[in-house]
Amino acid sequence: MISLEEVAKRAQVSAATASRALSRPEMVAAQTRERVALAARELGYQPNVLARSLRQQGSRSIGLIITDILNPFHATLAKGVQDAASAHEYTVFLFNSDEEHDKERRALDSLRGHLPRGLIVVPTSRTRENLKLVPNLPTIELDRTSGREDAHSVMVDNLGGARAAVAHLAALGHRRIGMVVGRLDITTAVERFQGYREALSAAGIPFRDELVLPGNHREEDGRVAAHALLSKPPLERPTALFVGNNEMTVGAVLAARALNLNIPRDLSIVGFDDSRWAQTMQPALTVVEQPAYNLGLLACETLLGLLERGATPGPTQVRLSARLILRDSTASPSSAKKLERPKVRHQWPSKRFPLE
Amino acid sequence: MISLEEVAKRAQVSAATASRALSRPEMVAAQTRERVALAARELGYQPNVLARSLRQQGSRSIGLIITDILNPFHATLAKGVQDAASAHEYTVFLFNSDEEHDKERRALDSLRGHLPRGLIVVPTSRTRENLKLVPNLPTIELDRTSGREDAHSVMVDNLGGARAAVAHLAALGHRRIGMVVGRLDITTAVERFQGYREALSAAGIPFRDELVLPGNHREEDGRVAAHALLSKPPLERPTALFVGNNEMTVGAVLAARALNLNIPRDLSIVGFDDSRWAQTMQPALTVVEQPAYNLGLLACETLLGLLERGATPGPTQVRLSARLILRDSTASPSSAKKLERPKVRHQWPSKRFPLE
DNA sequence: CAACCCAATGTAATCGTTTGCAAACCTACT
DNA sequence: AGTAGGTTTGCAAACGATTACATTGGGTTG
Repeated sequence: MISLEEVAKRAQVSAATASRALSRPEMVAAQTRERVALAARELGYQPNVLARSLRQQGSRSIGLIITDILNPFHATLAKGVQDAASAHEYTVFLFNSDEEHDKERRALDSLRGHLPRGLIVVPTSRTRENLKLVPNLPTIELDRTSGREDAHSVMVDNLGGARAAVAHLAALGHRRIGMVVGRLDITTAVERFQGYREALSAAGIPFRDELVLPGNHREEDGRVAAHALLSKPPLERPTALFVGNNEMTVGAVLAARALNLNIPRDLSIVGFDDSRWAQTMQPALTVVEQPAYNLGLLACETLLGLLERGATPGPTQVRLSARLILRDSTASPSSAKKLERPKVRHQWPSKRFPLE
Repeated sequence: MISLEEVAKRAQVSAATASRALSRPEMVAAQTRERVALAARELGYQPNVLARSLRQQGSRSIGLIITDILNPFHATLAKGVQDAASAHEYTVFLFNSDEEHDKERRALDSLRGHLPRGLIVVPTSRTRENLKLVPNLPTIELDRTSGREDAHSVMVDNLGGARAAVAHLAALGHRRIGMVVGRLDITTAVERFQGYREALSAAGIPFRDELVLPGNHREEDGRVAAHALLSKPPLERPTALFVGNNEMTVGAVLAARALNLNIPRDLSIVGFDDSRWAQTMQPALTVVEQPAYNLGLLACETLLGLLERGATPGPTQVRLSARLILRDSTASPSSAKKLERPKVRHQWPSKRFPLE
């Protein structure tokens, strides 16, 4: 590695001047500045971030902790954060917590030693406690909140998104609308559940506990929950399902297929969070789309703004709205019946509900 | 941040001793060692990675450059690398090149300043040149190769995977097997293409240039290429398609749908690289599955092995095999015809090939 | 022409850790 | 008791950049 010293020697100045020529040009005579710049270019000089950060007590970097890079939503968040960061010449340290407090703690520990200037974190249920490891590190909570009232956050309008989804189902005429909800120690799940209840109430549909089942965010949880809901006798079975996250929606669709329920004829489904498979499956899935990339982008911009322009009096709390995308997995239960008639050929004419 | 100095003071030793007590315990008296360890714990000491790396001329970190974090295959690679790295207490600097040489160069530039001990890179077409920016940095090429004979690499057996896929189609009785191939300046595409040709030849099917179209790896490219191939008159139209990567396969499926070709009755499709949508779409897609996670894991293990045990005489070159997963998107063309008859209702009886 | 000022540059200290070298201490043996 | 040998510790110099402070020199002004 070429050091500043060598650049300085070649430009016939001291290291101090070379440093200033490169990072505060206005302090140095134009001619000298040129000489240093030339020398640096000729030698292929690249500043040693470590030395600089050590001296300045802080590196031009931020930490990012997401729960799972394999989840496309989180990968997109990460991409947004990285793009914004690199536009400002910041480096991002990326860690996965895999939804485990312990991994999160370890991530914070090793992050600490790198002296990042700020942190963006998708909180797990115990982030609040872990964050004590990095006191007075400017932090943005992304997608969810750890519950601290004074935290900066960038989140999706889960409440509104869920309300729109369920209102859509209600408007189609559904009365028995079930929900597969996520873990209630995660704020996004709580908010989506709340949106579901509010939409029901707005449509004059009484909330019924037995139409809601929780899941642990994985495909299998969604499958099991949906299977349980959809196996009820026809008059109790929900005619529509709102599923609280992406992976569980896969499970719900598989459960419907396994029970030979045609979507949308026998069952309408709305998922939360769009994805490649939701677009290509048949029928294409009606979903609440989240602006994942912008979420990441904005979180990073907010953090960097905080760092460079200083903290504002109150916490910055951003909500981006979610958009309901109508595709083919939802239909009115009655019109579906109408639609059904022309298709003469029933595949399971007599025993459509084997568990009945 | 608590410094070593403060720990030393509390343990009543010099900073030098404190340092040794923590990182080379055998050089220090048991009693002192205890005292230092205690003090460190009490103060919540976390070593400053920057200072350490500066002194030791190298951080306990490696660089990873993938082309696109939004591509699940690459995200999985990254996860594999990160898991292996963190098991060895290494930090990973992750960058996206987005398949652009310029971004790759910038990534290498900023990586350089962090003094990583090694590099894992998914090469783009001009990586060879860019790598000159980081001379004598131990490097592993992942998934593809930049063409340097002496490079360490961890790759998939693309040749074998492609051969298996096409052999499967040939065994089903297909004679007109088309391929949507990737960019031929990327080695994976070349190898898969080669596998296609070898399998044809092994099955005694002559290679026909007009059944192969290139694409630029994106869904849209796959759609356009497949549309062109599938719009040929019935007797020239391929009855089966082998598509060289994941995203383009989505496009191919959409093209088939747009042309009202039923899969697998009118067209068999095999994709390269498995994915969530390939599993959930109907019919589920027959694919060549790549061991992405292990690929990343192994690349990282290989690199760390190199770093810790020193370089072996020749380059380490690993090939992991790919596995053909049979699902429902492939069928024999004749048996498909048989299947077709019972379904009396043709949707487009007279003009199935509008471009004919 | 002296006094002063400002711009441009250099000197040296600093960030927190590791490590070569030397000093101090202890043990044991002659 | 003196000395050799080994263990344990401390001192101080690095690593490469930044920056407070000192110095230089040229220009302006009274």
